[in-house]
Amino acid sequence: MATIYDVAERAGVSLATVSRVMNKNTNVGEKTKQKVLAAMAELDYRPNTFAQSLASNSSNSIGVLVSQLDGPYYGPMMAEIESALRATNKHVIIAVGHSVAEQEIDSVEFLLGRGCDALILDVEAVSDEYLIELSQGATPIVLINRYISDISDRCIYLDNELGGYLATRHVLELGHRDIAYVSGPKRKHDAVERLEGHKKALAEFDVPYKASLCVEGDYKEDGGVVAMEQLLDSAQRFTAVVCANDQMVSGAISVCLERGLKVPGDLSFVGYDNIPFARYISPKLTTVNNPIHEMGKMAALWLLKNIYKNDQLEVTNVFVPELVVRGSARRPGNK
Amino acid sequence: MATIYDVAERAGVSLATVSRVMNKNTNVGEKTKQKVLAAMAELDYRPNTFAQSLASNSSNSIGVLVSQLDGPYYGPMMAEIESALRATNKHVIIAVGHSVAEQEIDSVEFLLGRGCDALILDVEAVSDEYLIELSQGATPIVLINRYISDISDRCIYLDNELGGYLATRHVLELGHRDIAYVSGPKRKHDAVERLEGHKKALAEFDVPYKASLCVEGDYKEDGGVVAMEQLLDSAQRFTAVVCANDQMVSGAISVCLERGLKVPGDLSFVGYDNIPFARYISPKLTTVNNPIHEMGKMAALWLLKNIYKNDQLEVTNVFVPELVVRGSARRPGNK
DNA sequence: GACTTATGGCTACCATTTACGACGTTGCAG
DNA sequence: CTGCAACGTCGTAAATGGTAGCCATAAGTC
Repeated sequence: MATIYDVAERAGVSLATVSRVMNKNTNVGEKTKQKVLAAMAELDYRPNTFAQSLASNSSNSIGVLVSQLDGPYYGPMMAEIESALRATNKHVIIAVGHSVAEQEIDSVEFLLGRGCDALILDVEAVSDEYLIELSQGATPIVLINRYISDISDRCIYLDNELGGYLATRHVLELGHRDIAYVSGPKRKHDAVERLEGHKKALAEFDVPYKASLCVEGDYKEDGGVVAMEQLLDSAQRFTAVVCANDQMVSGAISVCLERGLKVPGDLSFVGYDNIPFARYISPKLTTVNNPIHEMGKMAALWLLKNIYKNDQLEVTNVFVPELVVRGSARRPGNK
Repeated sequence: MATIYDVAERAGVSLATVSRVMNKNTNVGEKTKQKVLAAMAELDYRPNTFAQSLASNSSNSIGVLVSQLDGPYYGPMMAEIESALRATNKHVIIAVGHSVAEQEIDSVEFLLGRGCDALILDVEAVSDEYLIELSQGATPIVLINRYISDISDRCIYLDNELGGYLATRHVLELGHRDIAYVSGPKRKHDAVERLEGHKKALAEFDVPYKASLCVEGDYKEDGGVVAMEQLLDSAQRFTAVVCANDQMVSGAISVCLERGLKVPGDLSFVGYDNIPFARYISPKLTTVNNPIHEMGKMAALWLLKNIYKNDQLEVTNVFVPELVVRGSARRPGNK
């Protein structure tokens, strides 16, 4: 592999000049620049990234820590991050935290140890304090899906409470009054925020919140199954179910269909996230759109702007969810 | 940040000894070893990865190139790769090829330029020749989802033809004789292999293959929608539809339901891949299991074994698909 | 006393970046 | 017209933080 020395020799210049040609084009004469470029091409020279990183103390790599890689949620986000970053020749190192504090911290250390220039974090278990302290370290971080007021400018997040509100308001407006709610795990921030929105909507319509109609799921399909069985077996009256994400809705609906209940004839459903499958399951899901891929892209842009000093980039921190009305919810008693 | 020199000084030993402690534990006394370890802990010393990479010319990083990041398919694979590799302190750099030859090659170059120790590739557009040549380069590669006889030991793949065969045989055994097939894009290897299996099953049951009953989709939900509409509008008779993947099944079923057709009453469906959602959509999908996550894990193990010389690891190259019978296919005429 | 084991001390090497300084040219003021 | 400062252009050499190999030395073992 050709080194910068070879290029310098071939071009008849010093290695510093070659380096200058590669980096900032400042102060290098046009003629020599062409000579150097020609020499690089002839030798098929590629700078050694290791040496570059060592000397410049920057790796052009971004660590991305997500909670999980499978599931319909993080793929689109990762895809956006990758493409935005790659376009500027940065690369992405991934790690998974599994929503467990210890593993999240471990992953952060891992990424830091790898010399990432910055971190994009989607973490749930770790404390606000930890993140605040981390943000004061040498390596910049940006948070996806989480809002911490002390470092709000580094947070890219969705207004989850509004989303929860919109979902429940929709069924209220359709006329439902007995509404069950399948929450995400209460230890997750977005789960409690969505639930808050739900309560807010109920209050607005003067419908009392009943704890017995709210069951905690795990954000997975199985969680929806279990929650729905529990709800149905409790023999409580309800005509609509709002779920904190689409995966749980699909699990819940599958239980209903198995028991011969019609959806949305007997029971209306509203989901959350608008995952790709939401429009292909039957009935098509009425849900709240979660622009997770845009948030991923925005996180990448934030970095480009703040770390690599690429200005003229507009960054939005907070995203607003929107209701997507499809076929899984309708008026009560309308069979 | 503390350097190896600081550690040596603090521990009162030489730099060489520190290096010995970190790498191979050869010939270093227990007492001094403890001193060094203590000094490292006190100084919170972490070896500078850039310098390590430069000096050793190995980065402990693996490049993973997939076709896409969204969709239900690659997430589980990536998850397995990440966890297997991380357990041994390697890290994963991702890139996306989008099934376009130019982008795939570009991504390979990108990964190579990043100094990856090895590459895991899931590529579709690039030629066999390119991959064979690549495999002879300095950086080892392993292929997922593709079989090339010249480099078969570096291929981790599924017997797609068998899978296609199993899917179609299932509906044949149920009594169907008029069977439509929604293929994946013909430019993809697995798509043509699956179709081959389909034809083989037909032949075995003496059912002639009709090209008019076979339409090409794009492996996405929308492709299933379009294909199904085309099939239905063609006014041909068929009682079962075999789709080359689950995403297209879900699109196809949604069309049927919209048109008032009962599934599986009027039309039976069999899918392929057994994506997580397959069991939660209604009806639950009968499909062919594709152990993609195991294949990801196996690719990682292959690397550990072959690159990092971690022996005593068993590697399987070819995986066999299995039929998963659920509720989307039943006897014809059984309403 | 020969042999082994543990350790230190050097040095070469890896491929860059970057601070510093040298050199020649230019423009402007005296 | 000349002297000098400023500037653009380039080279030199010192970091950067490790790895790895060699040889010397010391201590312990049979």
